Parts: sequence; structure tokens; C-alpha cells
Amino acid sequence: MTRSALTREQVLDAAAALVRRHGPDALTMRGLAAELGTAVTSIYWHVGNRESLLDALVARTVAELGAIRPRGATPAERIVSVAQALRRELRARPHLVALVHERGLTERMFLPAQRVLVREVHAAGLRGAQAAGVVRAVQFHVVGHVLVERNRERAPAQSPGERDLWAARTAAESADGDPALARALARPVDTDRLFVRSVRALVSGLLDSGDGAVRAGPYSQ
Amino acid sequence: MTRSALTREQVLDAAAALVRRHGPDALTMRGLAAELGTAVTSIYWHVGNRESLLDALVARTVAELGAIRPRGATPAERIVSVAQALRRELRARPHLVALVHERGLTERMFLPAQRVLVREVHAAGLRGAQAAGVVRAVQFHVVGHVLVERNRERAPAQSPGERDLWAARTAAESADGDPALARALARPVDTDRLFVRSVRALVSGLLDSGDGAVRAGPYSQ
DNA sequence: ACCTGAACACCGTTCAAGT
DNA sequence: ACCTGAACACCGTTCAAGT
Repeated sequence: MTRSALTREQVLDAAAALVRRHGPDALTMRGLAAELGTAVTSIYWHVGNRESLLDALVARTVAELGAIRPRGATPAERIVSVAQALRRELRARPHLVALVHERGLTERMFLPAQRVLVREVHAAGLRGAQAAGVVRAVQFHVVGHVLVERNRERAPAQSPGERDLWAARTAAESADGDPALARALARPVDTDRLFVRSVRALVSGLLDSGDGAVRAGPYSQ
Repeated sequence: MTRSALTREQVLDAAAALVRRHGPDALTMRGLAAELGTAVTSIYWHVGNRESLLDALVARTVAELGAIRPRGATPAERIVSVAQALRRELRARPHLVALVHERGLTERMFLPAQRVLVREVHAAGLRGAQAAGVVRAVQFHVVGHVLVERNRERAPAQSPGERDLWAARTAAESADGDPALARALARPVDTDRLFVRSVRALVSGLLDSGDGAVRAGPYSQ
């Protein structure tokens, strides 16, 4: 199947396919060479080394995160819809996004969405540094949520996990005399619902007062 | 310096010291053996293999995350203070916490704080499933924020980064005719301030309406 | 300009053998 | 019960040599 000269694109394609299917650990230079039917050293000629190969894959993934269109009637709704769209995109490429995370470029990947958010925050009547603060708060919240979700999905069976902890006999005390709460915390998290709820609460809190409605106490910086 | 029989604790201590100083990658079985003045294979007898060694270190770290005392006058303030304390603890052990993250146990580490939060949410007048939702939203937000921060700290010089993007000549258009916003987004993020602000906004949004004040539009699940 | 095999310096892990 | 050296099967990378 080695019809002509090997190209950099072919190397990247094969590497991306390997990562997509079996994760980054499955990407070994020797395995990749075998897949391509060439000597290991040919790959080095085309992509330098393993690190820059991964760099290239990450760059591709960041570029793929494309246009995001807001939906909804009010600015708040539209901001929430942007957050949801971004979460969906990130979750559609688990392994490659994990690579992006590892290299600390998740934030970079979010940059195009910032522009969209700016427009909506303006529409909500905020401007300047205050508007920038809202954009960043939303950005951190969405990226953070996605990171937490990945974290949970990767987590093995946890002992004791929330389930055991809140279902235990001592749960009544822990739950501060609120069995319904203990039951709720013993159930697995519905991350879809939680995401929508918390984004709505955050956006609402940010747009209502600009600075958050909790009074600054003696411990506020 | 090899005075008596090697113990499991000694192995764990040496491994933890290595990770603390130079990160998890610096922890090789051969290097650890050299540090301890024993044969590589002795380590295997005591801790099984590298994976379970890391498991043990992670378990230690999770256990170390100790008691968190809320401070402040109102429940909202006290919830914010818990969030700040947790963030501080996590950021004090970057390498070990990174290991905890990699193994997907960040959430597990947060469990003790859940109990504290429950009490405060109760004090704020919420109960049952609604209170549980607030606890989880705060938890996700804090953990997410810390993950994003780690992500940013690991990130190399980004090109184009926020700086370049928003300081560019085209920023006027991107910023939707708001140069003050463009300047604000070109500045580096003050994560301390951002954290306090967003936690306050989130808590305020959650406690005010329980469900977030943004009206459910046609796209809400 | 592109590809190659051989070699180097690492890994984690296993095993049979010691005391 | 605890420790050992030798060996195995992997790595990523370099280098001198080919065409």
C-alpha cells in the first residue's frame, strides 16, 4: 500500500486515527511506522519527533473547533446556548481534547467563542472591563465544567464515592437532618441538567449586578 | 545509609519527595531504587508496581485535604470562603494534585467539603434536592476553576494568545466597538479576582432563585 | 530530498535464585 | 519474609549510510 513518497499529511492522518481510536498512549513511533509501512526514522524526517507530532495534532484539533452560533431570544439565553454548544463540541472529541488539555491549550481553543460572547454581553447592556469580566467568568465556568466532567468519566469506581458516603447509615447526621438531600447526593450526577442550571445561575448573577450579588465581607480580596 | 530493612513507608516517602520536587515523570522505578540504595526489584516487593505506587501517593494526597472551616457572617459569604479555602489547598500541591487529576479523583478529594457546604446551604434556607443541586454546582465550579487555572499555568506562550488577539488592529471590530473591553481582554487574567467574582455571582444566582434566574427558553433541556 | 538499519540509552516488569 | 541480578520486551532518538 506504499504507493508513493510519504508525506507529512499522511503521517498526521495516521497518527490522528490512532489517537482517535485508542488514545494518545497508543501512539508510538514504532507502531505508527508499522501502520504506514515505513521505517521509524522516516517519520522523524517528516515531523521532527513525537512531541512536535502531538503539537501538530493539537493544533489541528484547536482549528477544528469552528463557528458557534448563538440561539435564543434574550442575551442571557443566547450566552447559555453558546456555552452548551461549546460543551458539545469538546465532548465529541474526547481523546484529542484530552491532548489539548494536557498541553494546556484548552483556553486557546476557546478564543473564537470569546468574540461571540462579547456581542451578547454588549446586547445585555454591559461594556468595558465589566463586560470582559463576564466573558471570562463564563469561559472559565464552561471550560472548567468540561474538565470536571472528563475527570469524572475517567474516574474508576470510587470507594467510598458519593453514593456510599451519602447512602451510609451516618448519612442522616452528615446530611444535617435532610434525608431528601442525602438521597439526592447519593444519586449519580445528571451533568446535563447541572450544566444548564449552573450556567443559568452564573449568567443571571453576573448580568444582574455585574459584580455578583454576595456582599463583600471581611475576607473578600 | 541503608540501616535496616526497607519499609513500604520509606518507599512512599521517597516517591512523594521525588514527585513533589520534579513531577511525576521524574518518578522512575530505577531512579527511586537508586535514591533508596536498593535493587529495583525490592520496590516491587513492597508496592507491587508503578501504578499502585502512584495510587498510594494519590490516596495520601486525598487524605491530606483536611478540615475546611467556613468563615463569614452570611451563608453566602461562608460558602464563598469554603470555595476559596479549597482552591488554596489544591494550589499548594501542584504536582500531587495533578496526579489526582490524572487519575480522575479530584471529585473524590472534594467529598469532605460537601458536608460543610450542606450545612451552609441549609442555613440559607434551601433543602432536599434543590439544596443538593446548589452543593454540586458550587463543587463543580470550584473544581473546574482550579482545573482551568492549572491548564493555563501549564500552557506555553500561546500564539496568538488573548493578548495578541485583542490588542491587534482588528480588535476594534472584534470588540464590537468597545475599546475598553478589548484592553481588558488583552490584559492577563487576575484569577484571584475572577474566582471570587464568579463564585459570588454563582452563589447569588443559585440562592436567589434556586433554579437560576434565566428564563427557560425553547432550547432548555 | 527522502529513506534506511543499526545502535544507544533508557523504560517497567518478571523470574529464578538467594538468605 | 525480604532482597538480588539477569533478562525480556518494550520505548524515543541519533547517526552514518544509502539513493
